[in-house]
Amino acid sequence: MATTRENMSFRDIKRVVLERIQKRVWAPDSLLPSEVELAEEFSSTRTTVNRALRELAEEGYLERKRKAGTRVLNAPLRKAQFNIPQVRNEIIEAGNDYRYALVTSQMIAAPSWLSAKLGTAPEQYVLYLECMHFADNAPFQYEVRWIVTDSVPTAAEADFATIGPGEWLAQELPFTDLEVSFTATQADQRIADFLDAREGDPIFSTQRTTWLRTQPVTHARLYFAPGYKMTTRL
Amino acid sequence: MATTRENMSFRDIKRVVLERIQKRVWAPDSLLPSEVELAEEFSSTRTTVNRALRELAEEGYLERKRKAGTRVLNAPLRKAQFNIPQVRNEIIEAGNDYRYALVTSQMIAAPSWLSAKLGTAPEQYVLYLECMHFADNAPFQYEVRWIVTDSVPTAAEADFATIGPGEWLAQELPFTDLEVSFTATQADQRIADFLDAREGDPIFSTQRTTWLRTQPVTHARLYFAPGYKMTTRL
DNA sequence: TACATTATTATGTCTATACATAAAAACACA
DNA sequence: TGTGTTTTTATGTATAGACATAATAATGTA
Repeated sequence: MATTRENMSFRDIKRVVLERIQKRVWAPDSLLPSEVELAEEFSSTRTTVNRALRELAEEGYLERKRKAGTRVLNAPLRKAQFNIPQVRNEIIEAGNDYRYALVTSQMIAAPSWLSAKLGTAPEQYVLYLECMHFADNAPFQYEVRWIVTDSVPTAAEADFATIGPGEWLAQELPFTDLEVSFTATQADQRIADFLDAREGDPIFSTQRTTWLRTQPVTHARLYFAPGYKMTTRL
Repeated sequence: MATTRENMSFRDIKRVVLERIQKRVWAPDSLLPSEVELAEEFSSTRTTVNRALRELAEEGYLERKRKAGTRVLNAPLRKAQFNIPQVRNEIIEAGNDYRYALVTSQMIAAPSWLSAKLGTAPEQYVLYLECMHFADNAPFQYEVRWIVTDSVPTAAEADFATIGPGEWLAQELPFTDLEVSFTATQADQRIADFLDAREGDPIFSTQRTTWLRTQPVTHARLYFAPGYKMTTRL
């Protein structure tokens, strides 16, 4: 039976362990053998087994506690990973042509909800932008963005007619913290016009806020053309 | 300077390296020193440096290639992680009471779009369910689900009046593959009624399809009450 | 019996070393 | 000059052994 002739790589061990979990050889909530025991079974070392189990734990299959041991999670709290792509890349990878256009650019006093969200002084001036991203000349995304020029002084002179603010920011400065959220909203007249939709259409929207350490950098609202679908497989 | 007196843990090394990336000490697209060199600088070993760099690469900051070396990614293709929670947990963790109710349960011939999506024989019979999930007695999620009873024979006798199909499936059998997608849809009359919304309201919707190896298991469409927002921070 | 202390143990991490492997660079040859 | 082969090198992974640490179990004391 299952005696493992050759010594196995941590990948092999991961595979075997995952199989046993999925086939319920090790039932949910049950305890696995210790690393030492597994190392012996797989004629490997604890270091290698450790890596296998550690990764499986990171992937949400196992829970590990010192002394208590390694336990199979009952509700495999699986994590979906979404890349946070640049629109340009998202469009190009879908095999379409990318085109960008600036709609509006002006300095405004930050509305109070924005100051609150970013934690900036009320009424602080920020750069307000609206832009469009096209895929094969069809509207793909309508972007509304606020940039805290105090945190990004160079933004005042950047030429957002030729490069999208997302892209510009990414290459201009790094960010350390990011909040993303997704909602369904309703197209108002303006959004509908830009996205070639009808007023009232359901619109998939992403909001992103980024900080550089404690400094607020930017807040963006991205409205996708009707029919947009965000998908991931795992 | 920056000489590191004590020997550092892989966590310390990660922190320092990440700082240097974010402060552009190592610019985007540039090459990092080799593991051996870094190990020397941090008065550590290659094994430890390797783990630090490997994890940073997994987190999307670095790109590593044998012989070519370790490179700072220009567009830090950062990955947002969303947990895929059970509704029950999602509601309870928000501090609300959870209540579940079964709306419909019947065997039907799979519609053709479903057969195509799952890769099952056309017209194959599947279990069709509609259910409601409440948070503090307010509608939270309206669930429409199809279960391939051929793959999950025990589903035919399960009592979905007392337990939600998602929860039941999770404890009944594991899954190996999962596809999740998110869209904005429009509430039709039925959805509006269930979610206490108005017809035409924008509705955030999740679709999940799961397989056990190559066997299709279930497909679910989850409609969230208006105002739902999916958020993650990183 | 209740509570504080100590021992035990499984995981967490580091070290030093070795060999494997992919890919770039150097080289040889036609 | 172009092409196929060899060398070099940085990362990838495995091993054996050590100490650290958190959490449980066992023990001793009031």
